[in-house]
Amino acid sequence: MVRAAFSTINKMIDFKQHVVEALHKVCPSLTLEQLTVLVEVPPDAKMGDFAFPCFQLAKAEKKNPKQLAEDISKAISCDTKLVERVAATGPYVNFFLNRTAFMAQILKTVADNAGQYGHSKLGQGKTVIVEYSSPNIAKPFGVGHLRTTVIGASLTRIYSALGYKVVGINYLGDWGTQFGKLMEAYSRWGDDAELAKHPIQHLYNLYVRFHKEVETDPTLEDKGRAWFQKLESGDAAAVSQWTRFREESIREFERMYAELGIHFDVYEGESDYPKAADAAVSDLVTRGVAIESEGAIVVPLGDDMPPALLRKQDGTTLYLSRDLAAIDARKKKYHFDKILYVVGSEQILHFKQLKALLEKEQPAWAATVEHIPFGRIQGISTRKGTLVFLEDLLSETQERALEKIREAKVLDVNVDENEVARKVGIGAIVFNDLRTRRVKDVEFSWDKVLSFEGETGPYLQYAYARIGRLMEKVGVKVDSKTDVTPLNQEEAWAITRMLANYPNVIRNAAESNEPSFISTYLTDLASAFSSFYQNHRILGASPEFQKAAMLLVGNVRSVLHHGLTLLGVPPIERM
RNA sequence: GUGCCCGUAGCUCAGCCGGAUAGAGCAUCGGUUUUCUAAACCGAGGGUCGCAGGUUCAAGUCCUGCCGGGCACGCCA
Repeated sequence: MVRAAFSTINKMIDFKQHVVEALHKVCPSLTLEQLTVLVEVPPDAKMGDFAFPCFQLAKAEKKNPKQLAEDISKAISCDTKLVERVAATGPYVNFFLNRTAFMAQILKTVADNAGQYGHSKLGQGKTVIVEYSSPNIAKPFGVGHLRTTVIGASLTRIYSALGYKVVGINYLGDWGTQFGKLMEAYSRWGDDAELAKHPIQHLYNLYVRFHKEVETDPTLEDKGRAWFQKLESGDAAAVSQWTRFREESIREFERMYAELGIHFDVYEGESDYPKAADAAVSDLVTRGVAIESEGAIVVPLGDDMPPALLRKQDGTTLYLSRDLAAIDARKKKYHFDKILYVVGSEQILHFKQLKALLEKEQPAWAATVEHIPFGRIQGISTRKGTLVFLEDLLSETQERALEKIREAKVLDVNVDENEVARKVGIGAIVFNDLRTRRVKDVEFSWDKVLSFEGETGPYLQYAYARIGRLMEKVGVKVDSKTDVTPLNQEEAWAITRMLANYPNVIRNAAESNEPSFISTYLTDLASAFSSFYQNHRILGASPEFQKAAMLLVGNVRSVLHHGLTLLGVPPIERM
């Protein structure tokens, strides 16, 4: 598929297409497809809106690229209603669009799409499963879990915007040896009253203590494993304790998700699959795919990767075997076209093995499985007890936001300052996790999350709120048929180019599973707006300019709203 | 040891399919408010794009090697 520099929404005149066709007439040796790939957007709007680099053609025709660019620019003929002028700059042929025409079209399109601009039917009829968040029960919700939660939630919204049917699954880590360990710890140092009062905190303390004590008493490990074996074989006491741990934990998680505005379509848990996993492993054994090795059951996966361990010596299942069973059940239930696992990069091998197993058994599915890894948060650790809790993050950022609100004194009495502070805090935290490309490790820094200036969530929220107030004060309704000729400022042109590109940004974000593409884009857009706003006063200007400006900034506002929503940063009307 | 990922300004990062002078934010310094919210805007300084080769008309971007950091490598998830 050819990637257009400017979007090609239905019924829109495609300016790039016109440039390509005009070039084709002058350079018939290149096909339309080749030209579409070659034509690019110059780094600076001053150089033009499209450019054709002449290097390749010059080489093929054994000509000087500069001369060739010169010749082409003289020979070419464009419709001046679309392309105002063509000029050679060195080895490039630069095209300058008829700004008024382009602007009129883009601004109208955005306005007429009423908050749906950027949506598409790309994924129509397709189902994508996004497995994300998936916290371990009995562990507090820390900044580490926040990343998968925030990235995954954003991906579900991005895919929905592109017309996919999305199923967001929270696959709880509610099974495994860790629970045996927790039970062992509870039997030694647990306190019933304490568990009732502060369940998460108590379980967390037990977890930390277990890992500390195991260093001096390694037999604890085996005792933990024994507990898990009892749990997996259905021992009543073990099951009832596990149930209690699980329920208390889920309650806490749900509070967090509500706070972040995140909703899951489905809650599953590893505990749903041990039986199915066991059956699947047995099946692989009878069919000779899996073999016994050192008392465990494994599947050799060739020289590229270590064998997949599917059943332990003590007969219990593993994460990998349960994942295998889970994907099977999901395929049958949802008939997905794609499944995304938003899980940290430390599990790359795990998912490589999962895919390799599927390739042996269900090669058609294997291609639909995609691990979406992300970098680690450095400087915090559950085991060492240096975890930063999401609760603390929220309260710190919100307190900071409240201070700022009181300093500025711009809110009137009808606006709830606590509500604004709450949204600013969430915006700061969420955006902080979606700012950079997923794969990068991030060093946790209080300074960074508590900063509301520059490339931050609150910066975007601020721009959004300001546009809203501006529009209220100007009091001119947005009309998509407004004459845009008064918008002859360089800043207005920069904004228009960005608005035109928004649908591509969403598509690219989905293609790469990178919400950060949207973060970067929104920061640029907000910055372009701020620049326009600061340099061109609207209130008190001519009615013609006011009308045109409302169309422009109204569009910025709706795209900001749309993009912020995709990220999970709450838009704020006044702040 | 083997495999995967990262390495761009003092710090945090952007840079799409290789293309025209490598861009932001923070921090530093200087400026902007009787007029649309200063959580903002404008300007200045600051870079051998980890190092060395290679491919190419053209390399931060592709390939190889090395260095530095992170992660993973059978009974955790």
